[in-house]
Amino acid sequence: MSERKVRVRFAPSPTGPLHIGGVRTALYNYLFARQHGGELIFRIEDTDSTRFVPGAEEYIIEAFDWLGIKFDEGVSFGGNYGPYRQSERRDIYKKYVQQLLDNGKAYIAFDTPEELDAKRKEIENFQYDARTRGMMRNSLTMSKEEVERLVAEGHQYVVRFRVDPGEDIHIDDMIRGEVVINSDILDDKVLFKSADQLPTYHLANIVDDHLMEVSHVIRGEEWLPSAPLHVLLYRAFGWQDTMPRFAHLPLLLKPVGNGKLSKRDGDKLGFPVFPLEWHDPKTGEVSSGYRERGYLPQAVVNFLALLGWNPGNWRSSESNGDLGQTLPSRDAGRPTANDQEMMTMDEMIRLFDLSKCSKNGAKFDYVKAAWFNHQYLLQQPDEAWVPQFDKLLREQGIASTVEKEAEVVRMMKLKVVEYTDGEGNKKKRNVSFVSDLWPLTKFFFVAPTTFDREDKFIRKNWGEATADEMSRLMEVLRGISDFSVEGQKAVVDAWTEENAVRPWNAWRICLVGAGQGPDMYELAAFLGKEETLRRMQYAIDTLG
RNA sequence: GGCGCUUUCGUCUAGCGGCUAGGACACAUGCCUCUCACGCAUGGAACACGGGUUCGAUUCCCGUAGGCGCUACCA
Repeated sequence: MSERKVRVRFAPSPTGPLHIGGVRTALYNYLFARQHGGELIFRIEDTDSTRFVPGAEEYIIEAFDWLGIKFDEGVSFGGNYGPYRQSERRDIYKKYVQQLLDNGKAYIAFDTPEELDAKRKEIENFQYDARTRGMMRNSLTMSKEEVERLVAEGHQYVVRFRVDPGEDIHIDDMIRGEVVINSDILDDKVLFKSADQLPTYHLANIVDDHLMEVSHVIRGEEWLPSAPLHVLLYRAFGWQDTMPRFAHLPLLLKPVGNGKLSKRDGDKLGFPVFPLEWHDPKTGEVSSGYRERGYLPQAVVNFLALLGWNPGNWRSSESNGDLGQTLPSRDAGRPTANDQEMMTMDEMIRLFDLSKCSKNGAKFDYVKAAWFNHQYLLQQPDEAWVPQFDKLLREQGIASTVEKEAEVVRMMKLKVVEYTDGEGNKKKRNVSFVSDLWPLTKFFFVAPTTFDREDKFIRKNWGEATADEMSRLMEVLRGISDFSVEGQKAVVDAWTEENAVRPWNAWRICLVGAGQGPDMYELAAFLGKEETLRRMQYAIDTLG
């Protein structure tokens, strides 16, 4: 059985944008497939016609393209097991439903939604199962003739799976180990819906996974309770020998408070929960995406991979680009400090291990997501920041050159920016997005016009004699012909030493208007002699 | 309510019977320094609780409590 070719699938419903938890599930499937030289299938599970959202499918494909998660076959990727859209597989499902009907594993039920609602009100904890199906209107309680007549007359009906009670069903989960659930608690699930003449998830899922020769089902924990039903379904079809192995992933939880991660958390705390920006076609509502927020796809993938999985102690060896050995867990007794978190996709593929996935839900730590982006951003050459930075400047009505902008990036990318966290507190963090740069770099392009005399830095560094000292510095600067960093340094350093003055902070006030910014020589060189002197004169005139 | 899964620093986690319980994010302090920083160093911070099993439990088992999920003609 373990000889089987690895084939896994990611099978979303096109009911809206792809949730970030779904992205992680897909990522794990991808890593698993790649590691085993297997295939990853992209299947669209659109068996709920009422929830279909136009554009969702295209959105999902675009999102994975951006993230660098590649599918081997499926909707829009081709393959020999199609069609890969469940709505195009109606006839296939019908055939298999009939098979279950014929061998007595399923039955027809005429109970309408209204009748079922009434029953639920009438009987507390009503469940359609072996105990109650005898009192319902179905092919088990009615005569063959009556059933045939109702069907012939066009009465709507569903097909239900007949679950035999009193059996322990064992699931060998690759993450959780053995899980046992008794069939008593299972209900006779609807396999085929009357409303849209489509199968439910459970039936379509099993049929497709079997037909597509799926070897491993890696999915979210919300499916664990229905896993025994799926096992029963495989048996009912006689497919137990090729039944895929299951792995149920823990869920992504809210950063604060209780519950699973939802769209609202992102809105509230100011982080995206979708890979790409999404425009809801019905409500017109816009949900922010990681891409538009300024995240690098590698950072998103790296961060997500580690939410629920950890390779333990390992280290990538820089020298040859190969992975270092994962240390044997014997070493764990004396823990080593080489558990690296920055990983390339190839490294993740090498290291990924379902048995090392955690079993409990992970709170979504968006602050750490920003840290990962900071790390990956710093790995980029300065020029790679420019297109976004340039766009940012244009939005502020500033036109600059690529060279100048790269220069500013070089000087400012290691700074820290202020932001407001979800609780409204002012915090500081590393430059984690290109957009963080604007508030830090405004003075490169716009001269200060006002000075806050109450500002601590200005109060401390602008005194009685400062204007005079700045005037003298202006004289010194005027005499410099080479206004580069080196050129200034040679002259000004000598002057400060001779006169025992430390003019930098006041000078900074002139050029920046506050106690921030890069090295003063660098700033002055960037602005040029003329602008530097102009700003100094303005500050002297204004501050006195 | 029923059923299932789960429980190590604030957060993500390492640990798979014997450790000063390790790392990362976040936080605090110090060094560096022309500012804010980066960087570096240091620090505070955890085995939910109660029973077992064992010479010995964070680790294995059983309870309790908390968290999460499922309980649709949705996936």
